[in-house]
Amino acid sequence: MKKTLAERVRNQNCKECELHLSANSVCLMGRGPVPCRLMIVVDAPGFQDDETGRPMVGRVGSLLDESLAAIGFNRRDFYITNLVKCRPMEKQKILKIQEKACRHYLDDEIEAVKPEFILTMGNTALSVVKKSGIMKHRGNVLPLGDAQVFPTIHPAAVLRNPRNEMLWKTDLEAFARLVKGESGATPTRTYLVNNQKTLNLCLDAILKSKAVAYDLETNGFEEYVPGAKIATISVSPKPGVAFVVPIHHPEAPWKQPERVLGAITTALAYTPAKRVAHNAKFDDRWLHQFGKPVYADFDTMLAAHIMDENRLKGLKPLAQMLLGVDAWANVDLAKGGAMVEDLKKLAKYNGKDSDYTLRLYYKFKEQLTVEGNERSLRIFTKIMMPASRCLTDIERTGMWLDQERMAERLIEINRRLEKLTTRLTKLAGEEVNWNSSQQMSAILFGKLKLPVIEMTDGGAFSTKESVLLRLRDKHEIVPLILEWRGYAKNRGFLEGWGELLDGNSRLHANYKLAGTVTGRLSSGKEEGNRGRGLNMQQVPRDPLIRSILGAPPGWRFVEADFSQIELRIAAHYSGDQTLQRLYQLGEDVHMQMAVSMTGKPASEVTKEERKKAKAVNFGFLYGMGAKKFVEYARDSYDVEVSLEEAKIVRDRYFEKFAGILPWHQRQRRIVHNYKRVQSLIGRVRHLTDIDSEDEDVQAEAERQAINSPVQSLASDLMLLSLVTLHDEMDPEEALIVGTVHDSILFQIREDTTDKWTSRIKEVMENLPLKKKFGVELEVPIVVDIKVGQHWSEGEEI
DNA sequence: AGTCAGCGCGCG
DNA sequence: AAAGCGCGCGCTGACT
Repeated sequence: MKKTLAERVRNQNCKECELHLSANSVCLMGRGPVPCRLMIVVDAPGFQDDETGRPMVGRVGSLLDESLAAIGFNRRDFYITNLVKCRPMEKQKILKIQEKACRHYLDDEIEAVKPEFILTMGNTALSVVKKSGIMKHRGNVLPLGDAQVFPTIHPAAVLRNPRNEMLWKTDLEAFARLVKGESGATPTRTYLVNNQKTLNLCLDAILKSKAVAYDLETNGFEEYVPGAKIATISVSPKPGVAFVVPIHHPEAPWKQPERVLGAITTALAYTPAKRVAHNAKFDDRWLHQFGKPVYADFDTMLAAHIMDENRLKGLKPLAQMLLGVDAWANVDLAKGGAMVEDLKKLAKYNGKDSDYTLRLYYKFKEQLTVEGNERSLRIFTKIMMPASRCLTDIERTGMWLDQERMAERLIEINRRLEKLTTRLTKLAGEEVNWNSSQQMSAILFGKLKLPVIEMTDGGAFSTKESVLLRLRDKHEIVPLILEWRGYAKNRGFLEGWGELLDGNSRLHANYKLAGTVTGRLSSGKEEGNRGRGLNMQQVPRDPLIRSILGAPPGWRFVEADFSQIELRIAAHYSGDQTLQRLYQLGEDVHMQMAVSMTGKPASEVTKEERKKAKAVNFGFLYGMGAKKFVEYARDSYDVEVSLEEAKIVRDRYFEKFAGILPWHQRQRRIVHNYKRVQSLIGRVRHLTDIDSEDEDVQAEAERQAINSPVQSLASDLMLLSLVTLHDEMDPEEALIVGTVHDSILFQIREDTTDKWTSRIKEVMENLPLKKKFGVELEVPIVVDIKVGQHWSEGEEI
C-alpha cells in the first residue's frame, strides 16, 4: 500500500532539538492533498494541534476556515503545514536552532507537494524565504524555487488584536487574486514627462484639476545636505493618471532641471486645486529646497491618523486595505535608491504612489465629511494641516548650535570619561565595556558580589540607575559608574549633533504629527525610522548640554512654556473645585499639595516635600497606586516613603481633590460603553483593549482613558499656538525653532524681543477655543516665558 | 551589512 | 487586587 507523505517524511523519534521532549505529537506533519497547488505554512503547532495531531485547529483554525471561505476557498484546497513540527514550550518563542533542525522536513514536504503558491503566516513562517520583518514583506510576492510565496500576518495576531483584521482580510483577498491570476484595482496610466510638450500637458492638468496629488522620489532623507537630489516627481491630477517628471535623475532630458521643477512647483503653488500628499511635510521640504514653496492642503497620512490613531499609516498598507490594490514595488534602497533605478521602472512606482494618494484623498474626504466625524474634520483642518505646514518651516529653519561651546564641553567630557574609565578598570580588575549592561552586571554582582536589587524582564540582574543609586554606598565603584554613564550619555548626544549640523551651524529636527496615539508630536528620524534627525524632545535638561543650543548673535532665544498644563486640564475635566480655585487664585499647586499632605504651613515645607507633592500630582492623577508611589518617590526623588505612608498620602490626595475619583469613574464608564474617549475639542482615542479578557489589560485601557483626553488637549493647545504664532510672525523678526510637548522655542531678533514675547504670551494664554471649537476651559492658562542667549539659561520675564 | 530584541535612559 | 501616561534612540549581542 502506498504510504502517505506524512508517513514517508515524519520521524516520530526525532531528537534533533529539545522540543520533542515536551510535545505530544512529535514531528507533526502537514495535512492536505499531495501534490497540491496551494500550501499554507504557519510557525508551529499550537496546544490543540499538538493534542489532536492536526495542524491549525482551535480558534486559529476556525478563523482560517472563515477567512478562506470569504475568499472562495476551503481548507481542503490547501496543504497546511508548520515550519516547526513540534509544539514549542508554553509562551516561548521559536528559536532559530529549532527552525534549522526542522527545516528538512518542510523541504521534503514542499518537494512532494509541489505548490505553485505558498501562503506564509506570521514573521516566523516568513523565514521559509529567509526573510524577517513581516510588516515590511507582507503582501509582496517572493520566489521560492518554482513556487511563489505570499506572506501575511499570523491569524493569532488577528485574534489577539482586532486591529489586524483588516490587514489580514486585505492580504487574503490579494492572495486570492494572485492565485486566480487577477490583478488588483484599475491600473495607473503613467506618462513619463520627458519633453516640453508633455510637460505642458502636465502643468495644464495641475492647474485644471480639482485635486492634485504629488510624490517625490529622492536620494535621501535630508534635503539640505550636499548631494541631495530629487530623482523624480509624480503628479496625479485625477485618479488613474500620473505624470512622472524626472528632475535630477541621470536619464532626465533637461538642460536645466531646476527650471522644470520651478515650473511644476509654481503650478502646484498657484493651482486652485486641493494639493494632496502622503506625509506632505517631507515632499514640501524638498520642493521648497529645490523649487518654490508648496504647502499641501490635505495630507492623507494625517487624515488616516485623525480617524484612527492606531492604524497603519503608510501609503502602501492604506492603499491595500482601503483601495483593494495589490502591493507595488518600492525603490530598492539597497541597490542605491532612486537615482540609480531605471527611470521607466522608477516612474511606474512613483506614478502608483501619487495615483493611490489621490484615490485615498477622495476616500478620506468622504469619510471625514460623514455625520459624526465633524469634530475630527475640524481638528484635521484647523490644527493638523496648518501644523503640518508650519512644521515644514520649523524643520527647515532648524535650531542654532553654539559650536564653540560644544567643542569646549566635548573636550571636558572626554577628559573626565578617560579618567573615570582608568579608575573603573582598576576597580574592576579588568577591561570592561561599561556600555554593556551584561558585562557591568558580571562585575558588580559576580566579581564584586554586590547584592542584587532588581531583575530585568529578561531575567538578568538589573544595572539601571535606580538600582545603582541604592548600591551607592556599598562599593566605591558604583558612584563612579553612575558618573561614567552620565557623561557617556551626554557625549552620545553631542557626537550625534555634530554629525547632524548643516552648513549654517543649525540642526534640523523631524516632527511626526501622526506618531502618537494621543495626538502629541513625536520627534526623531524620518517616517519609517529612516535617515537621521535631531530629536528635540529628549535633549538632556542638564544645562551643560541644553545650553549648547540657542540663538546666534543678534538674536535672542525665547522659550514659552505652558505652566502645569496637564494639571490645569485635569482640573477642568474633573470639575474639582479645590484644584480649580487654586488655579484661579494663581496658587502654586504643588506647594498646596505639599501643605495638605504634610499638614505644615507653606513656609515650613521643604524642597524635598514639594518635590514629593509634584510626583503625587502627576502619578495619582493618572491612576498610580501606593506601591508604585513608593518606588517613584525613591527612584525619582530620593525620598524614602513607607507603603503605609504612601497609602495615607494617596487617600489624602483624593480627599483634598474630591473631584478626581468621580472623574476617573466617568472616564471608566465612557470607555467601557463606547470603547473610546474624546478630548474637549473632540480628538478621539480608540481603546478596544477595554474588552480584553485580561483584566490587567482592561485596567490599562481605563488608565489610558483617563490620561488621553488630558495629554491630547494639552498637545492640541500647543499646536494651535504654534500655527497661530507662525501665521503672525515675520521671519525677519521671529522664527519658531522647535517645540517640546508643552513648550515652544523661538529665535527672536534682539530689537523685537519685547514686542514678540508679549504677543506670544497673549496668544498662548488666550487661544480661540470658543471661536474655533465652540468650547471653553474653566481654568486659566498661564504661559511662562524665558529669554536668553541659550536654551535653559534664560531669565523669566 | 542589515535586522531584531532587550536593556537602559533621554524628554514631556 | 492592583494600577501613572506618552514617546525615540543608542548600544550590545545574537542572528542572517
